[in-house]
Order: sequence, then structure tokens, then C-alpha cells
Amino acid sequence: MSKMHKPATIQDVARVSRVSTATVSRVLSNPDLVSKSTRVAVLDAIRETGYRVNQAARNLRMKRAGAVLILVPNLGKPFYSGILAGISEGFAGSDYAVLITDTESSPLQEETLAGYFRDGRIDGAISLDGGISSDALQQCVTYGADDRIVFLCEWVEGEAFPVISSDNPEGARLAIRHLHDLGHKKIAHVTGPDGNVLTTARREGMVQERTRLKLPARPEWIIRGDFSLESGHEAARKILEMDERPTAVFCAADMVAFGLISGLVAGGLKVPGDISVVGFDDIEMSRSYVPALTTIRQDRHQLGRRAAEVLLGKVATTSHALPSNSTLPVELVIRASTAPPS
Amino acid sequence: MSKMHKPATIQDVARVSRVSTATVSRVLSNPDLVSKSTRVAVLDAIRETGYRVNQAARNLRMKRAGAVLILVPNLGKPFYSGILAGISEGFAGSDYAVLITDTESSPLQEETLAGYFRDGRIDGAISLDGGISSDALQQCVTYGADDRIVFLCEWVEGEAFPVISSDNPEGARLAIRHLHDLGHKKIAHVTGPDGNVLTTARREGMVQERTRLKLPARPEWIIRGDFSLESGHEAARKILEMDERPTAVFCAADMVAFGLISGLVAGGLKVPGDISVVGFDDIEMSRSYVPALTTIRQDRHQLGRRAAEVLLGKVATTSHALPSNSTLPVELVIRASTAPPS
DNA sequence: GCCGATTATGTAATCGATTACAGTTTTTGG
DNA sequence: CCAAAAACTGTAATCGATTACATAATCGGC
Repeated sequence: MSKMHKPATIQDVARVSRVSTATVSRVLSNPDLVSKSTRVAVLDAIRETGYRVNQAARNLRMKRAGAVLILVPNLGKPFYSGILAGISEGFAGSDYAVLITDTESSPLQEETLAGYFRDGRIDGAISLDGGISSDALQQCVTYGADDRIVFLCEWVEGEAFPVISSDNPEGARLAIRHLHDLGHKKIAHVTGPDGNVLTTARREGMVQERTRLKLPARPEWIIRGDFSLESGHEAARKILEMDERPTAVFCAADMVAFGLISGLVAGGLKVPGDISVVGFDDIEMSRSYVPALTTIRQDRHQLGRRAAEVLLGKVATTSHALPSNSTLPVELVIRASTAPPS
Repeated sequence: MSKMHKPATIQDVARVSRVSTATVSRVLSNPDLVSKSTRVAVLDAIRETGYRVNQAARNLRMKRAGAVLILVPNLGKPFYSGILAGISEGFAGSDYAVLITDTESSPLQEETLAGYFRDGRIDGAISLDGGISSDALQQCVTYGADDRIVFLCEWVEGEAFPVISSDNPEGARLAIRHLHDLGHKKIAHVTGPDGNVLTTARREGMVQERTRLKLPARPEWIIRGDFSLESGHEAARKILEMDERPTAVFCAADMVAFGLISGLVAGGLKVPGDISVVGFDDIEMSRSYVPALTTIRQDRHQLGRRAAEVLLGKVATTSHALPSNSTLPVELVIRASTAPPS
């Protein structure tokens, strides 16, 4: 109750410290321009008055939005939580607000993203969705958003925006190599959805390593999935019906692996006894699943952080420009879902 | 490229339509105050110039933040995605930006939430986290946030903020009744974490119905969990060791049910053959899990929507005040994880 | 001790909206 | 047909910051 004064403005601070508002502003944004003694006086006054800068006023004057938008394909997928945490952390020091939108539940109309830029509601965007149409991106460019869009994890083929992602092909190679090291020869792969860039990257890494290791290949061992639990389950059915069953399966996502495992187990097979399974992502659940999942870990926190930093470098004039594109290393995490073939 | 003019302002519209900026503003926010003819002229001018209101200017003038904050305990839990979608939808028509923060990954310091209000960065908040300290809430009140905080799903005992939640006790009762109808008598319950309001509501609903139906009760049939996969798995171990095993288990969350089922199956039991399992929430995965999970559905989308509407009613002066507290109905969804006892 | 360069500070315009108040026109009622 | 009420519309202040420009103070060098 004691604090219900209206909030202090820069005017109040100026009055208390007996300087002009210009000086107060400078203390805040360009401290070197003002002498030590007045700086101290102003900082004292700020403390005394409890002054906090009014973002709306600052944004208006500086003609910026003070916000960035994060486009998430499906917030429900546990995979994204760590990434979002990383992003938030990356923006924590800045004065940018972080808006999050789900591109699946509220499908991004052609002009929605561009609209955000047009209306000056955001200064930049991070897209985790590689399914944004080139047209939509083109529209953003129209509003001068050229270099204020960053792609994270996924990307749009043929567009020049910065991309932060994991080393997907290497992850696939690690998975295959691990299975090979255990003695597996007949290795299948459940892919992501057609047309997804990650699907391609991981499939190609897998095929490449399989070739390098001179492992046998059969067309039906490449099973089309879509990163979902269901598709894993579907894949299990297909595998159960095969004449020539693989002894190990590399899944393009952990969720797929879960569906696959439960399908295989329901079909009477043992994992990893009869079939070994490797996932991709290392989401939280993978550690505690039964059996604990061997998988390829992406550093989700770091991915998010990095993307935030890159975007900040673009929108905030003060930041030093970082290298835009970066590929983060992945890591093989060996748990209980893989074992030598019987 | 053709559009790289700087964005039109209200001045531009005024000039084109030959009226004052005041009139343009009125057309936008109070159309009845202006005559039909000028209104049409202004709207034409708006269309012609491609004018869009500058939120920073509006927010500054109206002394508001133009944003609301959503506090989510753990964005990684699939349960929250549908809720967030509902919230977004609820705010879609308004000019409020929706900020989302994860209270687990970036633990909400005592004064963080209050700080948002103090700095005028938000006009209101929806908390899905019932673990906010009374002190922190008290601080918000200090900044006049009394009636601009809404609790959703969870709440803080002893505080007077509006609460939108599902009928948790009824959900528990439905679950028990369903198992009873199938012929089960020995029913166990895996709870949520101690101190959580949902844990209490669901446990009490369960106990109440069990009593009403005169079913046997044993202390060890109430197993402490924490809504996580692991706790379900842990519960499975306990159940496997029991002398007097229950024939059915009601879990306080779907994730718990998944952990439980995989633990039971790993222990050699069949679900639902040997033990039936009911969950709570009906997250996406439950439909596709193997076996598909019988569970209590919460209308997550509706919960989110409702909370958004209630908060809008508080922060936007124009909205008609809705009843603040509301309890939404739940629904029993029967799938494959429950069957009569053998 | 004087002068130009440097450093520190203030003045006032500006960002783009909203709205109290005042002024003008139209309507209404008798 | 006139006064009062109602309906429109415009003028200008205001929200709270930033910053170009002007001015004042300090400094160094000779």
C-alpha cells in the first residue's frame, strides 16, 4: 500500500538529481558521455525514486517493437521446451519481449508473419518451422525484415536466412556406427515426414554411413514416418511383417522410437533382445523410458541460446555481429535400448 | 520493393481523408461518435494508405503495456500445449501480445512477476503454476495487480484470485466409478506431488468415491507420485512387490500412467489383462499409446480460452465482466487400458 | 594567459497515438 | 421560427522517453 505512488518517470529522476532529462537518458544508454560525479548523482536518484524506463515510450521514440516472435511448429512436442528455455535465456539480458506462437494450432496464414513485421509488432523472428512458404518469407522481406529472421533446427531450402542447427547427418552416422560396433548388420531407419529438411539430412547421413560400412541395404528398411509416436507404432507393424527383419532400427526422433518399441513389444519381440532401437533428440522422457533409450543428443538449450544471440546481433545495433550460420555438435548417448544382436 | 515507404501514420490518414487525427482515432475506437459519411471516408483512406495503428504510441498514451504473461510450470509437458493454443486464441482478437515463460527452467524469483507489473511490461498474467508464493503475489498486489492475475488449472490455496479449472474431484470419481462398473474392487491411486492442489483434489475425489461404493481401502494403495513418467514407473515397482495387489490403478496424470504401464509390462503383467489403468488429462499421446489409455479428459483448449477471456475482461475496460471463477466439466474417455478383472 | 579542442550538459523537437475541451452544425420541440 | 439539446468535428495537450543541436565548462599547448 505504501508504494501506490504512480511510477517515477525520467522527469522525476532529472528533478531529484538536478540535471536535465537528456543527461539521465545518457546515464542509462551511454554512461561514458557523462562525468563521473553527475553519473553517480543520477544513479542515486534512480535508486531513490525507484525509476524504471517506460518501454512503450522508448519503443515509440526509437521506432522499434521491443519484441521478437518465436514460431514453433507444435508446442506440444516435448522436444521444444529446452529450446525455448535457451531462447528465453538468450534474451534475458535484453529488453526484448519474447512472443511464442504455435504454427500448427494457429496455422500461419500466408501474410501473418509479414503482418507482424508490417505492423511493427516485432523486430525479429526465430522460426523453428521449416515449412514456411517462400512467398510468406518474401512478404517479410518486403517489409524490410530481410536480416531479422533466423531459422533454428529446421530451415527452408533455397533461402538465405541464417540457420542454427545440429549436425544432423553426423548424428545419423553416429547412430549407425554405434549399431555397427555392436555387431548389427541389418539396420532399418524410420524417417521423418516427406519434404522435411531434417528427414533428408538424417536419412542421407544414415545411408551414407551404411554404405561406408558396407552394410546390406533393402528398400523396405527405409520406413516412412513423421516424427510421431503413431508412425513409430506403424513402423513396428511393418517390421513385424517383414520376411527379412532388421536387427536394429534407427529412428529419426525419440517419439518415433517410443512408438516403435511399444509396437514391437506388443508384437512379442524384446527390445533390445531381439531388436535394438536408437532415437534422435534425447528428450527428457528418453532417460526414464523403459528401456531407457539410446539416442543422439542435441544440445537444445544451446541451440536456443545461440539462435537468440544471433538474432539479437541482428536487431540490436550495439551487439557485435556473430557468425550467422552455425552447426552444433551432437552426441551419442548409450542407454538400454541397444545391445549386440542375438 | 514497391512497398518500402515508411508506414502510414494517423496523420497521413487524416490528411488523405481531410479530417483531424482526432476523428480518425474515433473511427477506430469509437465509431458511433462519427457520422456515417466521414466514417466511410476515413475507412477508405485507411485502406488506401495501408495504415496500421502503432501499438507503442497507443500503449504510451493509454498507459498500458499491451501484453499479458503466461506462467507455465514446465513447457515441456505436452499437457500445456492445448491450453496455450486456447489462450492464444482467446487473445487473438485483442491487441494484447502474449508472453510465455517457463517457471521451472527460469525459476520465478520472488520479485520477478511483480517486477513485470512494476515496470509496466504486462497488464495482466495467467498462472498455470499453483506454486507461486503468497509473498510474490502480495508484491504484485502492491503494484496494483490485484485483479489482473488469473489462475488456470492450478491455484494457490487461500488467495482470492480468479480460478479456472477442471472439475478435478469429479474426474477422479468418474475414474473410480468406471473401474467399479467393470467389476474392480481393489483400486489403487498414484497421486501427484505433495502440496499440489490438484493432488489433493484428485486424491479426495478418489477416496470419496471409493468410500461411497464401499470398496476396500489399504494405505499402500495410495502411492505418492509427482505427475512424471518416472513416478509411474516407480509405482509399478511398488505394486509388483505388494502382497495384496490391486486389480486397477487410477493415475493422477497420463504421463504417470505411461510409466506405470511400461513398468508393469516389464514386470511381466498384462495391461489391461492383469491390471487396468486409468489416467488423467487425455494428452495427445494417450490416444496413440499402446494400449490406448482410458483417461479423464480435460478440455484444455476451452480452459485456455476461458482464462484468456476472463483476464481480458479484467484488463480491457470495454469487455463485459465474466463470472470469474469457473469449473469446467471433465469427461471419461474409455479406451484399451481398462477391462474387467480376470 | 589565450585559443581551439574536448568534454559535459541543457533545450527543445520528436516519435504516433488518445482525449478533454471547445466550437460548429444539425435536430428537436413548442 | 427560435432556443436548447444533440450530434459532429477540430485544436492542442499529453503520454515518457531519445537525440540533434546549441551552449558552457575544462583542458592542453605554446
